[in-house]
Amino acid sequence: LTPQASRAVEAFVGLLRAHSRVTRELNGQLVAEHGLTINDFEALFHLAQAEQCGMRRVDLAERLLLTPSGVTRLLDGLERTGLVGKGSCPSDARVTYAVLTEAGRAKLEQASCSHLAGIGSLLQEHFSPDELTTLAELLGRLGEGEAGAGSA
Amino acid sequence: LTPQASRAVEAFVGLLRAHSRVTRELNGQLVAEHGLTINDFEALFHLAQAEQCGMRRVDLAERLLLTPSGVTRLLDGLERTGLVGKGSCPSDARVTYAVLTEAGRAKLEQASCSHLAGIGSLLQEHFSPDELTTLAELLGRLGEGEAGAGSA
DNA sequence: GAAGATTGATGGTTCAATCTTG
DNA sequence: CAAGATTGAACCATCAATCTTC
Repeated sequence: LTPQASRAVEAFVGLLRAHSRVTRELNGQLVAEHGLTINDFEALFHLAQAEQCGMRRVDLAERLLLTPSGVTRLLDGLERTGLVGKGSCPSDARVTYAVLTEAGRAKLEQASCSHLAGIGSLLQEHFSPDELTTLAELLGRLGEGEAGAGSA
Repeated sequence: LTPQASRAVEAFVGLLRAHSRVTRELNGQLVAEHGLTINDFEALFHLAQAEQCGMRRVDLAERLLLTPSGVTRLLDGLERTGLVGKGSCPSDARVTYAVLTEAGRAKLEQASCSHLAGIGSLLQEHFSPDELTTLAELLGRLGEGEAGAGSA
């Protein structure tokens, strides 16, 4: 077992633990304060950034690293609570758009503040600004490529 | 939104994507080649490192970042396939030990090689040795603390 | 036939409740 | 009553199959 391989394993184990810790913490906050999971939040966020606040479900799947069926089920929940609505595409009857409702936009704005604060405090508690930049850069490199859920 | 906060969000999103990409890839390899999930492998690994190759289930839960019931269910599977057995504690009848069987040890050795290679190639493809060291250190810091599943 | 979307069945994990033992 | 372990219900995600439309 070479030193390099050993470093790789350390990084891998660290990734597992860090992910578990961070997502547990932030998801807990988000659920407790706003009744949203991380994925719920990210879905609202991406929809808000889209033109007309609408996206094809298959594009949303890519952003969220979910399979198409995962998106259908996630949106089922958000539709049931009135945060997202359906729209149809005039030029292609196969696609269903997911569109942010007014309630959804309000919920997003309301949750954004505390969620961003939660992310910030969790990370800034451990890292200096420079370290944070380095970490973001390295993780970004690792996550790129064919990261999609349906890529296999 | 301060630049620091923005870096924190980048790091967070990077963590989510990197974790998804890495675990999908490695889990896929492990399942395809050896019929084990990452958690199966980690469980066998930790048991192999323990005295007598046995551990209390609650201790295993801590290592694996699972709840006690998660461990019970994970071990159910490993017991069904004969890789792990049960042992009792003479001094405390509440505890059940999980012990690695001979088959379990063999399976672990057989899977270790390709799994370590998979981890190595996936990470070394993206990072120089120095970067790998840095990444491992930063992630290690983020994952420490009360990372356990039952800590909430 | 391929693409977007959905559905049924399945696996893995958690939470809350329970059982047993200390 | 606390600790270890398990069980039932629920949740979230996946895969495979299906339906509709291009």
